[in-house]
Amino acid sequence: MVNDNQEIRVAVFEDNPIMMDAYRSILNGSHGYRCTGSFTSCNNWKNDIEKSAPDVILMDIEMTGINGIKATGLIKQEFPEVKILIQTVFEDDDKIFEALCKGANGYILKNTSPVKMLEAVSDVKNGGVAFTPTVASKVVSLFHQFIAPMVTVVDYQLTAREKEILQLLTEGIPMPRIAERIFLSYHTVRDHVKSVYQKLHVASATEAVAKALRERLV
Amino acid sequence: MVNDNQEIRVAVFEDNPIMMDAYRSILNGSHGYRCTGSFTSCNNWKNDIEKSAPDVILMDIEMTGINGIKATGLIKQEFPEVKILIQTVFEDDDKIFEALCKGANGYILKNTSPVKMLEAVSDVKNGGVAFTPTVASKVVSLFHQFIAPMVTVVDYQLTAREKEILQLLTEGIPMPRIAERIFLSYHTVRDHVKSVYQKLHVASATEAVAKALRERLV
DNA sequence: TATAATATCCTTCAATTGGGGGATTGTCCT
DNA sequence: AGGACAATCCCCCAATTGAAGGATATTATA
Repeated sequence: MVNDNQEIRVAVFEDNPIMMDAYRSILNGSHGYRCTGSFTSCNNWKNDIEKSAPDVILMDIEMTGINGIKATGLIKQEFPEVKILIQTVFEDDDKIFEALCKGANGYILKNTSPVKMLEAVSDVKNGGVAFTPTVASKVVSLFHQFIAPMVTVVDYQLTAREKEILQLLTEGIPMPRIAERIFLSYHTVRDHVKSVYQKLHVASATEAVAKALRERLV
Repeated sequence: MVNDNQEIRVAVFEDNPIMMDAYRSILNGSHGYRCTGSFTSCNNWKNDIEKSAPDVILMDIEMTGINGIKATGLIKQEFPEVKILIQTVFEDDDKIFEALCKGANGYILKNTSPVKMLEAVSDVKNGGVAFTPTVASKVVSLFHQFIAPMVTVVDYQLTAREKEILQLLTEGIPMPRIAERIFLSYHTVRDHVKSVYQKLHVASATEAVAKALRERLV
Protein backbone atom coordinates (compact mmCIF):
# COMPACT_ATOMS: atom_id res chain seq x y z
CA MET A 1 0.00 0.00 0.00
CA VAL A 2 1.99 2.92 -1.32
CA ASN A 3 1.02 6.45 -0.45
CA ASP A 4 0.11 7.83 -3.87
CA ASN A 5 -0.60 11.44 -3.11
CA GLN A 6 2.88 12.12 -1.80
CA GLU A 7 6.14 11.77 -3.68
CA ILE A 8 8.98 9.86 -2.08
CA ARG A 9 12.06 12.10 -2.03
CA VAL A 10 15.20 10.17 -2.90
CA ALA A 11 18.82 11.31 -2.79
CA VAL A 12 21.46 9.28 -4.61
CA PHE A 13 25.10 8.89 -3.64
CA GLU A 14 26.96 7.16 -6.46
CA ASP A 15 30.32 7.90 -8.00
CA ASN A 16 29.63 6.34 -11.38
CA PRO A 17 27.98 9.05 -13.54
CA ILE A 18 26.30 6.52 -15.83
CA MET A 19 24.67 4.66 -12.96
CA MET A 20 23.73 7.98 -11.49
CA ASP A 21 21.94 9.05 -14.67
CA ALA A 22 20.12 5.74 -14.77
CA TYR A 23 18.89 6.12 -11.21
CA ARG A 24 17.77 9.67 -11.76
CA SER A 25 15.86 8.70 -14.88
CA ILE A 26 14.16 5.77 -13.21
CA LEU A 27 13.19 7.81 -10.17
CA ASN A 28 11.98 10.94 -11.95
CA GLY A 29 10.28 8.87 -14.64
CA SER A 30 8.22 6.98 -12.10
CA HIS A 31 5.05 8.22 -10.53
CA GLY A 32 5.45 8.80 -6.81
CA TYR A 33 9.23 9.15 -6.81
CA ARG A 34 11.47 12.17 -7.14
CA CYS A 35 15.23 12.39 -7.17
CA THR A 36 15.93 15.44 -5.02
CA GLY A 37 19.69 15.21 -5.12
CA SER A 38 22.51 13.28 -6.77
CA PHE A 39 26.03 13.33 -5.42
CA THR A 40 29.23 11.66 -6.55
CA SER A 41 30.82 11.49 -3.13
CA CYS A 42 29.93 11.58 0.55
CA ASN A 43 32.43 14.26 1.37
CA ASN A 44 29.68 16.85 1.79
CA TRP A 45 27.01 14.48 3.01
CA LYS A 46 25.72 16.76 5.73
CA ASN A 47 25.12 19.71 3.47
CA ASP A 48 23.89 17.53 0.62
CA ILE A 49 21.26 15.92 2.79
CA GLU A 50 20.09 19.16 4.31
CA LYS A 51 19.66 20.60 0.81
CA SER A 52 17.93 17.60 -0.75
CA ALA A 53 15.85 16.62 2.30
CA PRO A 54 15.41 13.00 1.23
CA ASP A 55 13.08 10.39 2.69
CA VAL A 56 15.33 7.69 1.32
CA ILE A 57 18.98 7.63 0.34
CA LEU A 58 20.30 5.29 -2.31
CA MET A 59 23.84 4.66 -1.15
CA ASP A 60 26.63 3.14 -3.18
CA ILE A 61 29.22 1.25 -1.14
CA GLU A 62 32.20 1.60 -3.43
CA MET A 63 33.04 5.27 -3.34
CA THR A 64 36.29 7.12 -3.00
CA GLY A 65 36.71 9.28 0.07
CA ILE A 66 34.09 8.37 2.65
CA ASN A 67 32.70 5.00 1.61
CA GLY A 68 29.03 4.14 1.70
CA ILE A 69 29.11 2.10 4.89
CA LYS A 70 30.97 4.70 6.85
CA ALA A 71 28.65 7.38 5.46
CA THR A 72 25.65 5.31 6.53
CA GLY A 73 26.88 5.37 10.11
CA LEU A 74 27.49 9.12 10.06
CA ILE A 75 24.18 9.91 8.41
CA LYS A 76 22.17 7.68 10.76
CA GLN A 77 23.71 9.50 13.71
CA GLU A 78 22.83 12.91 12.35
CA PHE A 79 19.59 12.12 10.52
CA PRO A 80 18.15 9.00 12.13
CA GLU A 81 14.81 9.32 10.37
CA VAL A 82 16.28 9.13 6.88
CA LYS A 83 16.08 5.63 5.41
CA ILE A 84 19.19 4.28 3.73
CA LEU A 85 19.16 1.69 1.00
CA ILE A 86 22.60 0.25 0.29
CA GLN A 87 23.48 -0.66 -3.25
CA THR A 88 26.47 -2.63 -4.33
CA VAL A 89 27.80 -5.13 -6.80
CA PHE A 90 29.14 -7.35 -4.01
CA GLU A 91 27.10 -9.63 -1.82
CA ASP A 92 29.76 -9.97 0.80
CA ASP A 93 28.82 -11.18 4.30
CA ASP A 94 31.09 -8.73 6.04
CA LYS A 95 29.80 -5.76 4.09
CA ILE A 96 26.19 -6.74 4.71
CA PHE A 97 26.90 -7.18 8.38
CA GLU A 98 28.65 -3.84 8.67
CA ALA A 99 25.90 -2.07 6.80
CA LEU A 100 23.27 -3.58 9.06
CA CYS A 101 25.24 -2.55 12.12
CA LYS A 102 25.38 1.01 10.87
CA GLY A 103 21.62 1.01 10.60
CA ALA A 104 21.01 0.47 6.90
CA ASN A 105 17.36 -0.26 6.07
CA GLY A 106 18.02 -2.34 3.02
CA TYR A 107 20.67 -3.91 0.89
CA ILE A 108 20.07 -4.48 -2.82
CA LEU A 109 22.34 -5.57 -5.61
CA LYS A 110 23.05 -3.34 -8.58
CA ASN A 111 21.60 -5.83 -11.03
CA THR A 112 18.20 -5.42 -9.37
CA SER A 113 15.51 -4.47 -11.89
CA PRO A 114 14.20 -0.86 -11.84
CA VAL A 115 10.78 -2.09 -10.71
CA LYS A 116 12.27 -4.00 -7.79
CA MET A 117 14.48 -1.07 -6.96
CA LEU A 118 11.49 1.28 -6.76
CA GLU A 119 9.65 -1.28 -4.65
CA ALA A 120 12.60 -1.41 -2.30
CA VAL A 121 12.68 2.38 -2.00
CA SER A 122 9.00 2.41 -1.21
CA ASP A 123 9.37 -0.43 1.28
CA VAL A 124 12.06 1.27 3.32
CA LYS A 125 10.23 4.60 3.11
CA ASN A 126 7.29 2.85 4.78
CA GLY A 127 9.42 1.52 7.59
CA GLY A 128 10.08 -1.90 6.11
CA VAL A 129 13.32 -3.47 5.06
CA ALA A 130 14.43 -4.43 1.59
CA PHE A 131 16.77 -7.24 0.71
CA THR A 132 17.29 -9.19 -2.45
CA PRO A 133 16.62 -12.88 -1.85
CA THR A 134 20.28 -13.92 -1.82
CA VAL A 135 21.12 -11.15 0.60
CA ALA A 136 18.15 -12.07 2.75
CA SER A 137 19.54 -15.56 2.99
CA LYS A 138 22.86 -14.19 4.19
CA VAL A 139 21.08 -12.03 6.72
CA VAL A 140 19.46 -15.08 8.25
CA SER A 141 22.75 -16.85 8.59
CA LEU A 142 24.13 -13.73 10.24
CA PHE A 143 21.12 -13.90 12.53
CA HIS A 144 22.03 -17.40 13.55
CA GLN A 145 25.61 -16.41 14.04
CA PHE A 146 25.07 -13.31 16.15
CA ILE A 147 21.53 -12.87 17.40
CA ALA A 148 20.13 -16.32 18.00
CA PRO A 149 22.79 -17.27 20.56
CA MET A 150 22.02 -14.05 22.45
CA VAL A 151 18.24 -14.07 22.58
CA THR A 152 17.73 -17.79 22.74
CA VAL A 153 17.51 -18.75 26.34
CA VAL A 154 18.38 -22.40 26.10
CA ASP A 155 18.09 -24.46 29.23
CA TYR A 156 21.02 -26.79 29.53
CA GLN A 157 19.62 -28.24 32.75
CA LEU A 158 22.60 -27.29 34.83
CA THR A 159 22.31 -27.99 38.53
CA ALA A 160 22.79 -25.25 41.10
CA ARG A 161 26.32 -26.43 41.83
CA GLU A 162 27.18 -26.55 38.16
CA LYS A 163 25.86 -23.03 37.59
CA GLU A 164 27.78 -21.81 40.61
CA ILE A 165 31.02 -23.29 39.39
CA LEU A 166 30.47 -22.19 35.79
CA GLN A 167 29.94 -18.70 37.12
CA LEU A 168 33.27 -18.80 38.93
CA LEU A 169 34.94 -20.16 35.80
CA THR A 170 33.69 -17.16 33.84
CA GLU A 171 35.51 -14.98 36.34
CA GLY A 172 38.69 -16.66 35.23
CA ILE A 173 39.32 -18.44 38.51
CA PRO A 174 41.26 -21.69 38.06
CA MET A 175 39.74 -24.86 39.47
CA PRO A 176 42.08 -25.32 42.44
CA ARG A 177 41.14 -21.81 43.56
CA ILE A 178 37.45 -22.48 43.03
CA ALA A 179 37.72 -25.55 45.24
CA GLU A 180 39.22 -23.48 48.06
CA ARG A 181 36.64 -20.78 47.61
CA ILE A 182 33.59 -23.01 47.94
CA PHE A 183 35.14 -25.55 50.32
CA LEU A 184 35.07 -28.54 48.04
CA SER A 185 37.70 -31.01 47.00
CA TYR A 186 39.59 -30.10 43.85
CA HIS A 187 38.38 -33.37 42.37
CA THR A 188 34.76 -32.56 42.98
CA VAL A 189 35.08 -29.20 41.30
CA ARG A 190 36.60 -30.89 38.30
CA ASP A 191 33.81 -33.42 38.20
CA HIS A 192 31.21 -30.67 38.14
CA VAL A 193 33.12 -28.89 35.42
CA LYS A 194 33.24 -32.06 33.34
CA SER A 195 29.52 -32.46 33.81
CA VAL A 196 29.03 -28.88 32.60
CA TYR A 197 31.11 -29.65 29.52
CA GLN A 198 28.86 -32.56 28.66
CA LYS A 199 25.68 -30.60 29.10
CA LEU A 200 27.01 -27.66 27.09
CA HIS A 201 28.60 -29.86 24.42
CA VAL A 202 32.01 -28.29 24.86
CA ALA A 203 35.47 -29.62 25.59
CA SER A 204 37.34 -26.90 27.44
CA ALA A 205 37.03 -24.12 29.95
CA THR A 206 37.41 -21.39 27.33
CA GLU A 207 34.63 -22.91 25.26
CA ALA A 208 32.37 -23.24 28.27
CA VAL A 209 33.04 -19.66 29.35
CA ALA A 210 32.48 -18.37 25.84
CA LYS A 211 29.18 -20.21 25.58
CA ALA A 212 28.09 -19.11 29.04
CA LEU A 213 28.76 -15.45 28.32
CA ARG A 214 27.42 -15.43 24.79
CA GLU A 215 24.23 -17.18 25.79
CA ARG A 216 23.84 -15.36 29.06
CA LEU A 217 23.92 -18.51 31.14
CA VAL A 218 25.54 -16.70 34.08
CA MET B 1 26.33 -27.88 -6.43
CA VAL B 2 24.69 -30.87 -4.80
CA ASN B 3 26.77 -33.80 -3.72
CA ASP B 4 25.44 -36.54 -5.96
CA ASN B 5 27.30 -39.55 -4.70
CA GLN B 6 25.86 -39.26 -1.21
CA GLU B 7 22.22 -39.46 -0.27
CA ILE B 8 20.77 -36.86 2.04
CA ARG B 9 19.15 -38.63 4.98
CA VAL B 10 15.86 -37.01 5.93
CA ALA B 11 13.61 -37.74 8.91
CA VAL B 12 10.04 -36.45 8.86
CA PHE B 13 7.97 -35.43 11.87
CA GLU B 14 4.37 -34.90 10.77
CA ASP B 15 1.12 -35.93 12.41
CA ASN B 16 -0.98 -36.00 9.25
CA PRO B 17 -0.57 -39.48 7.70
CA ILE B 18 -1.50 -38.28 4.21
CA MET B 19 1.11 -35.52 4.22
CA MET B 20 3.56 -37.97 5.67
CA ASP B 21 3.04 -40.40 2.80
CA ALA B 22 3.46 -37.60 0.32
CA TYR B 23 6.77 -36.54 1.85
CA ARG B 24 8.07 -40.07 1.96
CA SER B 25 7.15 -40.63 -1.67
CA ILE B 26 8.77 -37.42 -2.80
CA LEU B 27 11.95 -38.09 -0.85
CA ASN B 28 12.40 -41.75 -1.73
CA GLY B 29 11.36 -41.11 -5.32
CA SER B 30 14.06 -38.49 -5.81
CA HIS B 31 17.66 -39.18 -6.58
CA GLY B 32 19.94 -38.16 -3.75
CA TYR B 33 17.32 -38.17 -1.02
CA ARG B 34 16.23 -40.88 1.37
CA CYS B 35 13.57 -40.81 4.04
CA THR B 36 15.22 -42.64 6.92
CA GLY B 37 12.40 -42.19 9.37
CA SER B 38 8.85 -40.88 9.63
CA PHE B 39 7.24 -40.13 12.95
CA THR B 40 3.81 -38.86 13.87
CA SER B 41 4.87 -37.11 17.05
CA CYS B 42 7.94 -35.73 18.77
CA ASN B 43 7.33 -37.61 21.96
CA ASN B 44 10.18 -39.99 21.21
CA TRP B 45 12.35 -37.54 19.31
CA LYS B 46 15.60 -38.58 20.94
CA ASN B 47 15.23 -42.24 20.13
CA ASP B 48 13.73 -41.54 16.72
CA ILE B 49 16.65 -39.39 15.71
CA GLU B 50 19.25 -41.79 16.99
CA LYS B 51 17.60 -44.56 15.00
CA SER B 52 17.11 -42.63 11.76
CA ALA B 53 20.38 -40.65 11.93
CA PRO B 54 19.14 -37.85 9.67
CA ASP B 55 21.12 -35.04 8.05
CA VAL B 56 17.96 -33.00 7.80
CA ILE B 57 14.67 -33.09 9.69
CA LEU B 58 11.42 -31.98 8.11
CA MET B 59 9.49 -30.67 11.08
CA ASP B 60 5.79 -29.92 11.17
CA ILE B 61 4.86 -27.13 13.59
CA GLU B 62 1.32 -28.14 14.38
CA MET B 63 1.62 -31.39 16.28
CA THR B 64 -0.02 -32.68 19.40
CA GLY B 65 2.22 -33.30 22.41
CA ILE B 66 5.58 -31.62 21.85
CA ASN B 67 5.07 -29.09 19.05
CA GLY B 68 7.57 -28.58 16.25
CA ILE B 69 9.13 -25.41 17.60
CA LYS B 70 9.68 -26.79 21.05
CA ALA B 71 11.05 -29.97 19.50
CA THR B 72 13.42 -27.90 17.37
CA GLY B 73 14.89 -26.36 20.49
CA LEU B 74 15.30 -29.70 22.21
CA ILE B 75 16.79 -31.39 19.17
CA LYS B 76 19.24 -28.58 18.48
CA GLN B 77 20.50 -28.84 22.05
CA GLU B 78 21.11 -32.54 21.80
CA PHE B 79 22.04 -32.87 18.12
CA PRO B 80 23.38 -29.47 17.08
CA GLU B 81 24.67 -30.78 13.77
CA VAL B 82 21.29 -31.94 12.49
CA LYS B 83 19.62 -29.39 10.22
CA ILE B 84 15.96 -28.65 10.81
CA LEU B 85 13.55 -27.43 8.16
CA ILE B 86 10.27 -26.19 9.59
CA GLN B 87 7.08 -26.79 7.65
CA THR B 88 3.70 -25.29 8.31
CA VAL B 89 0.50 -24.15 6.67
CA PHE B 90 0.67 -20.79 8.41
CA GLU B 91 2.93 -17.98 7.36
CA ASP B 92 2.98 -16.57 10.86
CA ASP B 93 5.84 -14.15 11.55
CA ASP B 94 6.03 -14.91 15.24
CA LYS B 95 6.22 -18.63 14.65
CA ILE B 96 8.92 -18.14 12.05
CA PHE B 97 10.86 -15.96 14.39
CA GLU B 98 10.59 -18.39 17.29
CA ALA B 99 11.69 -21.22 15.08
CA LEU B 100 14.75 -19.30 13.95
CA CYS B 101 15.64 -18.51 17.54
CA LYS B 102 15.47 -22.19 18.38
CA GLY B 103 18.01 -22.74 15.65
CA ALA B 104 15.86 -23.83 12.71
CA ASN B 105 17.73 -23.75 9.44
CA GLY B 106 14.74 -23.03 7.27
CA TYR B 107 11.05 -22.38 7.12
CA ILE B 108 8.92 -23.47 4.19
CA LEU B 109 5.20 -23.53 3.57
CA LYS B 110 3.28 -26.73 2.99
CA ASN B 111 2.09 -25.58 -0.42
CA THR B 112 5.72 -25.44 -1.54
CA SER B 113 6.26 -27.53 -4.67
CA PRO B 114 8.12 -30.84 -4.27
CA VAL B 115 11.01 -29.48 -6.31
CA LYS B 116 11.35 -26.44 -4.07
CA MET B 117 11.02 -28.62 -1.02
CA LEU B 118 13.87 -30.84 -2.16
CA GLU B 119 15.92 -27.76 -2.97
CA ALA B 120 15.31 -26.44 0.51
CA VAL B 121 16.38 -29.76 2.04
CA SER B 122 19.53 -29.75 0.00
CA ASP B 123 20.20 -26.10 0.85
CA VAL B 124 20.03 -26.58 4.58
CA LYS B 125 21.99 -29.83 4.35
CA ASN B 126 24.76 -27.80 2.74
CA GLY B 127 24.79 -25.26 5.51
CA GLY B 128 22.52 -22.74 3.82
CA VAL B 129 19.17 -21.42 4.92
CA ALA B 130 15.75 -21.74 3.33
CA PHE B 131 12.94 -19.40 4.26
CA THR B 132 10.15 -17.18 3.04
CA PRO B 133 10.99 -13.53 2.25
CA THR B 134 8.79 -12.10 5.02
CA VAL B 135 11.16 -13.31 7.73
CA ALA B 136 13.90 -10.87 6.82
CA SER B 137 12.11 -7.87 8.26
CA LYS B 138 11.90 -9.26 11.78
CA VAL B 139 15.42 -10.50 11.66
CA VAL B 140 16.81 -7.13 10.72
CA SER B 141 15.01 -5.17 13.39
CA LEU B 142 16.44 -7.54 15.98
CA PHE B 143 19.84 -7.05 14.47
CA HIS B 144 19.60 -3.32 15.12
CA GLN B 145 18.31 -3.93 18.61
CA PHE B 146 21.21 -6.12 19.65
CA ILE B 147 24.10 -4.87 17.61
CA ALA B 148 23.66 -1.22 18.55
CA PRO B 149 24.95 -1.53 22.14
CA MET B 150 27.99 -3.41 20.94
CA VAL B 151 30.57 -0.73 21.37
CA THR B 152 34.09 -1.31 22.54
CA VAL B 153 34.99 0.98 25.42
CA VAL B 154 38.62 0.38 26.33
CA ASP B 155 41.42 0.00 23.82
CA TYR B 156 44.01 -2.49 24.99
CA GLN B 157 46.25 -1.79 22.00
CA LEU B 158 46.19 -5.34 20.75
CA THR B 159 47.94 -5.93 17.46
CA ALA B 160 46.11 -7.48 14.52
CA ARG B 161 47.71 -10.85 15.20
CA GLU B 162 46.79 -10.68 18.85
CA LYS B 163 43.20 -9.82 18.07
CA GLU B 164 43.04 -12.62 15.53
CA ILE B 165 44.32 -15.16 18.03
CA LEU B 166 42.16 -13.84 20.86
CA GLN B 167 39.18 -14.20 18.55
CA LEU B 168 40.04 -17.85 17.93
CA LEU B 169 40.51 -18.39 21.65
CA THR B 170 36.98 -17.13 22.27
CA GLU B 171 35.79 -19.85 19.93
CA GLY B 172 37.25 -22.34 22.35
CA ILE B 173 39.96 -23.53 19.99
CA PRO B 174 43.06 -24.78 21.84
CA MET B 175 46.40 -23.26 20.93
CA PRO B 176 47.84 -26.23 19.02
CA ARG B 177 44.75 -26.12 16.79
CA ILE B 178 45.02 -22.35 16.37
CA ALA B 179 48.61 -22.75 15.22
CA GLU B 180 47.55 -25.23 12.53
CA ARG B 181 44.67 -23.04 11.50
CA ILE B 182 46.68 -19.91 10.88
CA PHE B 183 49.90 -21.63 9.81
CA LEU B 184 52.08 -20.50 12.65
CA SER B 185 54.32 -22.37 15.01
CA TYR B 186 52.70 -23.45 18.23
CA HIS B 187 55.32 -21.43 20.08
CA THR B 188 54.45 -18.28 18.22
CA VAL B 189 50.78 -18.63 19.00
CA ARG B 190 51.61 -19.06 22.66
CA ASP B 191 53.82 -15.99 22.57
CA HIS B 192 51.00 -13.93 21.16
CA VAL B 193 48.66 -15.30 23.76
CA LYS B 194 51.09 -14.42 26.52
CA SER B 195 51.34 -10.95 25.09
CA VAL B 196 47.55 -10.68 25.11
CA TYR B 197 47.50 -11.75 28.76
CA GLN B 198 49.90 -8.97 29.63
CA LYS B 199 47.94 -6.34 27.78
CA LEU B 200 44.61 -7.45 29.22
CA HIS B 201 46.14 -7.98 32.67
CA VAL B 202 44.91 -11.55 32.90
CA ALA B 203 46.58 -14.88 33.60
CA SER B 204 44.61 -17.51 31.75
CA ALA B 205 42.66 -18.25 28.63
CA THR B 206 39.33 -18.32 30.42
CA GLU B 207 39.99 -14.91 31.90
CA ALA B 208 41.05 -13.49 28.57
CA VAL B 209 38.01 -14.93 26.82
CA ALA B 210 35.69 -13.65 29.53
CA LYS B 211 37.18 -10.17 29.28
CA ALA B 212 37.09 -10.21 25.49
CA LEU B 213 33.43 -11.21 25.40
CA ARG B 214 32.29 -8.95 28.21
CA GLU B 215 34.06 -5.91 26.81
CA ARG B 216 33.30 -6.86 23.23
CA LEU B 217 36.92 -6.88 22.14
CA VAL B 218 36.17 -9.50 19.51
C1' DT C 1 11.39 -50.17 47.23
C1' DA C 2 14.12 -49.59 43.38
C1' DT C 3 15.96 -46.37 40.29
C1' DA C 4 17.69 -42.07 38.92
C1' DA C 5 19.92 -37.95 39.80
C1' DT C 6 22.97 -35.20 42.51
C1' DA C 7 26.86 -34.43 45.10
C1' DT C 8 30.83 -35.85 46.90
C1' DC C 9 35.55 -38.08 46.80
C1' DC C 10 39.45 -40.55 44.47
C1' DT C 11 43.41 -42.26 40.76
C1' DT C 12 45.96 -42.25 36.52
C1' DC C 13 47.69 -40.57 32.21
C1' DA C 14 48.29 -37.47 28.46
C1' DA C 15 47.66 -33.04 26.74
C1' DT C 16 47.55 -28.26 27.35
C1' DT C 17 48.76 -24.15 29.54
C1' DG C 18 51.45 -20.41 32.13
C1' DG C 19 55.84 -18.26 33.11
C1' DG C 20 60.52 -17.78 32.55
C1' DG C 21 64.26 -17.44 29.56
C1' DG C 22 66.70 -16.35 24.74
C1' DA C 23 67.01 -15.33 19.59
C1' DT C 24 66.30 -13.34 14.68
C1' DT C 25 64.09 -10.57 11.22
C1' DG C 26 61.92 -6.60 9.47
C1' DT C 27 59.70 -2.10 9.94
C1' DC C 28 58.95 2.32 11.48
C1' DC C 29 60.45 6.47 13.63
C1' DT C 30 63.78 9.64 15.26
C1' DA D 1 72.44 4.72 13.13
C1' DG D 2 69.88 3.41 17.00
C1' DG D 3 65.78 2.27 19.46
C1' DA D 4 61.23 0.48 19.85
C1' DC D 5 58.16 -2.85 18.45
C1' DA D 6 55.90 -6.54 15.99
C1' DA D 7 56.29 -11.06 14.47
C1' DT D 8 58.46 -15.12 14.22
C1' DC D 9 60.86 -19.16 16.28
C1' DC D 10 62.80 -22.08 20.21
C1' DC D 11 63.72 -24.34 25.21
C1' DC D 12 62.48 -25.72 29.95
C1' DC D 13 59.58 -26.65 33.92
C1' DA D 14 55.69 -26.68 36.81
C1' DA D 15 50.86 -26.21 37.07
C1' DT D 16 46.53 -27.00 35.20
C1' DT D 17 43.37 -29.32 32.56
C1' DG D 18 40.74 -33.15 29.94
C1' DA D 19 39.33 -37.96 29.66
C1' DA D 20 38.34 -42.22 31.64
C1' DG D 21 38.05 -45.04 35.10
C1' DG D 22 35.84 -46.32 40.14
C1' DA D 23 33.42 -45.31 44.60
C1' DT D 24 29.90 -43.77 48.32
C1' DA D 25 25.93 -41.09 50.46
C1' DT D 26 21.73 -38.55 49.95
C1' DT D 27 17.56 -37.32 47.96
C1' DA D 28 13.79 -37.51 45.02
C1' DT D 29 10.80 -39.89 42.23
C1' DA D 30 8.55 -43.55 40.00
